[in-house]
Amino acid sequence: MNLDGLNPSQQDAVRATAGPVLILAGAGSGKTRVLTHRIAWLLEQRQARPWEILALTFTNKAAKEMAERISLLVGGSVRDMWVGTFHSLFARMLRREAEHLGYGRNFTIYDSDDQLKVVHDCMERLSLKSGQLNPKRVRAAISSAKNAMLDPETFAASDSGFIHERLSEIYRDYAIQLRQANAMDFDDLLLKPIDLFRDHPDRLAVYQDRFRFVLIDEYQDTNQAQFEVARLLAQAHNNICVVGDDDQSIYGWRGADLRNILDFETSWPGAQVFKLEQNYRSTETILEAAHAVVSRNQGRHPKKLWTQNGRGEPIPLLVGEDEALEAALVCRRILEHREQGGALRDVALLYRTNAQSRALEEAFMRHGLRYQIVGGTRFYERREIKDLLAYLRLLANPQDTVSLLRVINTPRRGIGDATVAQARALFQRAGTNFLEGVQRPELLAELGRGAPQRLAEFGKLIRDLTDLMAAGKPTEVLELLLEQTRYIEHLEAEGLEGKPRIENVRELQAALQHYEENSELGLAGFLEEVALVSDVDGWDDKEDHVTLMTVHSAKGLEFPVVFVTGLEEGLFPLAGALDDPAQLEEERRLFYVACTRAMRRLFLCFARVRRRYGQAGGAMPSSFLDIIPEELLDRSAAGRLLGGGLRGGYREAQSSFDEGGRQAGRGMRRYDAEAASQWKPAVRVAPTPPPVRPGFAGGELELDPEHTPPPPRPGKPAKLGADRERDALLNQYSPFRKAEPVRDPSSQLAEIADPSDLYPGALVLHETLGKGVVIHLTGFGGESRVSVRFESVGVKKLIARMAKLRLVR
DNA sequence: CTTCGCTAGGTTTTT
DNA sequence: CCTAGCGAAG
Repeated sequence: MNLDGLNPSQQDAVRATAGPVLILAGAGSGKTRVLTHRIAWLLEQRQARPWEILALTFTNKAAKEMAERISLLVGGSVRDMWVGTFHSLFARMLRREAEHLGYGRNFTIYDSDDQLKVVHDCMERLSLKSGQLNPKRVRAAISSAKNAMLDPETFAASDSGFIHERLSEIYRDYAIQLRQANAMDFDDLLLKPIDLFRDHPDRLAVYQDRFRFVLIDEYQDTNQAQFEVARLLAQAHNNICVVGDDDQSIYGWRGADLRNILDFETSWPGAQVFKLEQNYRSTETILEAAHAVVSRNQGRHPKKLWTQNGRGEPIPLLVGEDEALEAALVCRRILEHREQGGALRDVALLYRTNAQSRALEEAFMRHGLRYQIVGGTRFYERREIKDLLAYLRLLANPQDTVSLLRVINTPRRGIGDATVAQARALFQRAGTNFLEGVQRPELLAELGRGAPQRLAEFGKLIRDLTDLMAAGKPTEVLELLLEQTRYIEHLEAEGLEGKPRIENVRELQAALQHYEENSELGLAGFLEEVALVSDVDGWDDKEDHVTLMTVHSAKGLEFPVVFVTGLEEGLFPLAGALDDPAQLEEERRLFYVACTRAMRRLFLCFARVRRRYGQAGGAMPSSFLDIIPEELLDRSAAGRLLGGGLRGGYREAQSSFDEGGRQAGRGMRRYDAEAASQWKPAVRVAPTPPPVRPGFAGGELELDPEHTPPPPRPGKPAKLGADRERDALLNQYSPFRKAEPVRDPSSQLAEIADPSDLYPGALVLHETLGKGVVIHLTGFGGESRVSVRFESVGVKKLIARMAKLRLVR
């Protein structure tokens, strides 16, 4: 094998195949390269055969990439190798070993939604009102207990007090419920293997024997359970190789334990340590900025990345008056990038919280920029998808109570809570489970009024589906299911909202069909895959669009151009972390991760006013920005600000801090004139027009009458000027102002659009008002309104049915 | 049992 | 601001 493409430390790390190995790999230092070469090397040197290798990652995407790259290196299949996520590989193992644990092979994997329902159920049973104990908190407590490898008994003994006792009760009941439902939650997928190995040393021996080489990616994110299971598996052959970067540990809140990587040498005596400090990704400027912040942390291996990539550009600071203007500034830079021949897929926007995507998204629509949001509500978490999956899960595992309760009255079939409760009690007395009970007419007869018939009908539905499942293909089952439940009609009845849901159902059908054609694992395999997909897995890097995602989701990815947005104190770093040193360290690492995603250009952005829960609140720039050496930043770009300077923003900032009770002393920065003077133009600035570039109709900020928005409603005359300016600023780069119009609408007229065909971002044509872009939709059916930003008259709110809008293709 | 209307809470991050 | 979840009424 040719290792010439690797630098000396990388080569060392590849060749050190025996014994425990820790590879400290900084961001962009070629970590995956080393890992894949190492595996290829093991194979080629005949030190390992494919099935003796276990390679664990955190995301499917990382696993897939690793498998592909190994396959390229060794020029063959990696089928026998276990390369995958902790969760999926252990799920696979647990299915094989299910009997030893008293589970059925067909166990269901409960996601956090399902967990919550079980918690709810438990709390009801124990008559603990959710008023005093919040189910989400309870779920979190159970999860962290599991992450710390505490079973219900150990957990109960670990502390005292009223709350803890209640939590222990719920945890105990929760565990029982899951077992009865033949279900495991995410945490169980890591914990149950430990139980298995502890109670069945012979099973442990089988896997120890098989996996002579254990490799773990992103080791800094492992929790105690993962540490333990890796220890058990690798202890026989002592060949464990972990790769990670303590500076990129950002999952502490989920139980990741930084000590795993910091103490590796103690846990695995004789470990060899390799440090990869040459960065191949970013410019010096970017690395230094990132380093400036993360190096403030106490708990880290001292190290500093270096690169031969050169200084690069300074980091522009973009300052928006509010989040919409922040977004507009970002869009402007992206349009510039595109004009210079750059692709949209080069660009990523990163933010701390998913909620921030909204303002960005609106700006992207306004500017006609294609984008993809990673994360947020996931496909498989949409209501309609969960409904249908619940049916399928119930078929795969008839004991799955959560799914049963979800589907029994979905769509409505007249089986309400009362009936369900009665039936449950009845079946319990009769010693039969729900699905069996429903098939026994003589039992049902005991229930009042129409209930027996409705329940029996439901029983028949499940029976028919089960029969078909035994005989036919999953897609056929889904089809029958849709038909019998009249599910599509049910969605149609929802009107406007139902449309995209129907599309989602079609997408689910397509996904299932695709799976069916490419896998032999059938419905069970599909359900498992679906349960374990993550946000990033759905990320599509082929299409040409800007990527929007949280910093967490961005870990492991890289982009030529990166915008880190929302750099405000209290948002990034998040308010809750300000008074906790450990959490603040994690925020710094998060910032480090964010910056080091950038290859060529990094932009740091913040807004002076940010609306949260619809309420405007002032914000101070993130303290991270103060730490970055001045010479790395380019402040000249900061403010093409809307006039008014300090007006509003900072004053509101001050008052909102005071009201929120987050005074100085708890770590929140307060307004002070000196700090503020760094960021504003001190006097009201006549908005500085950005340089006029070809391709734009010039004079961006002049409010020529043609582009003036409609006069605002009377009542707030004082704001008029500002609103017009603001509007102009927001729209100055909109596609309609380009010298070359996007398209000539007259030649591409569509039919008058059905209101339900409209969507935000759609280009439309109105008979008299001309071209516009749909901004927003509200309401249902005949009442639905549509906001359209017209080229000629600005934003108009129209009644969708009356507007006679045509879609411009 | 369903539907409507109100309120409270939510925005950290996810396999 | 928006939504989900709950209570009251039909």
